[in-house]
Amino acid sequence: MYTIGQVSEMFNLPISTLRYYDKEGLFPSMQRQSGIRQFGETEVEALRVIECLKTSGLEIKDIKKFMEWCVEGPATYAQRKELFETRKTAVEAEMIQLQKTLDMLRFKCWYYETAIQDGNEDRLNDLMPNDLPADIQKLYNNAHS
Amino acid sequence: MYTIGQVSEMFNLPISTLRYYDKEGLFPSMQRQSGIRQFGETEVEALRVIECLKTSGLEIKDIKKFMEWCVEGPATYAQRKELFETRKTAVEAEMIQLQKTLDMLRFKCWYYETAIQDGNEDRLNDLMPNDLPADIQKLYNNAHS
DNA sequence: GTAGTACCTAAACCTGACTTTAGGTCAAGG
DNA sequence: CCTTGACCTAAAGTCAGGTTTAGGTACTAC
Repeated sequence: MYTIGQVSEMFNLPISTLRYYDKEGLFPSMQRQSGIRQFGETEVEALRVIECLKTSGLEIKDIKKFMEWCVEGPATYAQRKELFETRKTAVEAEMIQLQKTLDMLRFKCWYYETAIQDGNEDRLNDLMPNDLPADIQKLYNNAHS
Repeated sequence: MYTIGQVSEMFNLPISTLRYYDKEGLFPSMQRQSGIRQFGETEVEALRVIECLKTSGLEIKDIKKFMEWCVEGPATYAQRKELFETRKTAVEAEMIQLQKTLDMLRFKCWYYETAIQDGNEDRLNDLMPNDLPADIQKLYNNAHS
């Protein structure tokens, strides 16, 4: 069993955030000892899942729903699996988006490196996409697809 | 030259958002024709960059700074390149984070699939990490690293 | 016995990124 | 002529996800 202060250190999260999560219902089965929160293995695992679902783009109120399903037992296994499948799809889509963004950023890095060397953008402005070096052209195409 | 309505359709962004971006200074050299905004090639390219920088996690006020640098000319090439380099690093870090998240999600999918088959989590609870199937163990380790 | 530390609550506040509202201009069509 | 549609502004409202504030409890150390 951990205190809120210990969990705050373990997860590098402000205490206020942990209390906020609790208030929002993210730890539906957390116990108290004369008013003081007791974080057990259940809550620590819950926090790992919270961080995962948050990173996946899920909102707090939907994370709360998931935590409630966990309390409801085996009847909700299918819904819980569905949720993770949906999140998986969302994250896969976001990674594709980020890959495009990354290629755009790499293209811009090359662009400004060239502009610095030239001292201006004149040559760059005259360049057609297929005048670009092969590797840079790939970044450009990927970023604009 | 495009009207705000045309750009809204092109980028699939609400007109209100485009006006908001303008108000925030994201199109520092946009022209007006008797009060009406005129989006030229500069503004369209600006919007592509805005979407890229926003996806990379940059705030509106910092995108504004970048747009101002663009107006200042060659003197700011180095700063602009620096900005894209920094964004590149940030996105690369985020992709690593998302890869971990994805492995956690895949692990949870496997977990609940197994729970559905078993009808309970008893067997899963007794499993030590290295009792897991090799591929699942990899997901688990990656997600918890 | 009182100062410090770790915990608690309710409620107000904050930030970023928009969106909505209320009111106005202007050109074209019936 | 008057209504419809596309544009305009300033200002207020919204929403998520916290954070801060103000005030209180309870144990420990000096």
